[in-house]
Amino acid sequence: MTLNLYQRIYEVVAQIPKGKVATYGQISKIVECNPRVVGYAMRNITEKMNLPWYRVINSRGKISFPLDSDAYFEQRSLLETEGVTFSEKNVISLDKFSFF
DNA sequence: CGTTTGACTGGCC
DNA sequence: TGGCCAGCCAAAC
Repeated sequence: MTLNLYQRIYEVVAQIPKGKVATYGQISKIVECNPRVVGYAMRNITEKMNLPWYRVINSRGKISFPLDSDAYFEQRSLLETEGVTFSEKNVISLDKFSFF
């Protein structure tokens, strides 16, 4: 069967191991699409799909949600639980934690 | 159909 | 170091 763009993006997300992260840009290169579309696909993820959406961050090593939002807190908590650390400026070291 | 909208990026200032 | 900008393109309107 033919895999559509979103399905291919989700397959890549599913490959990110625990304790590692990937950027929207890295994923977009693998599936050959615009980075914005990766973000668009993320927004479409439901709880039932059981995907590690929180392991996806932006190219600056930061979470793409406002610092004071519930979504930010949730994503950050999930990552820290897996051992991903944040700097005092709320940045994740891509050298240490990037999967790709 | 034409327009608007992003969980983005790289580059410039 | 940090913020702004244009380009990007599938989806939603």
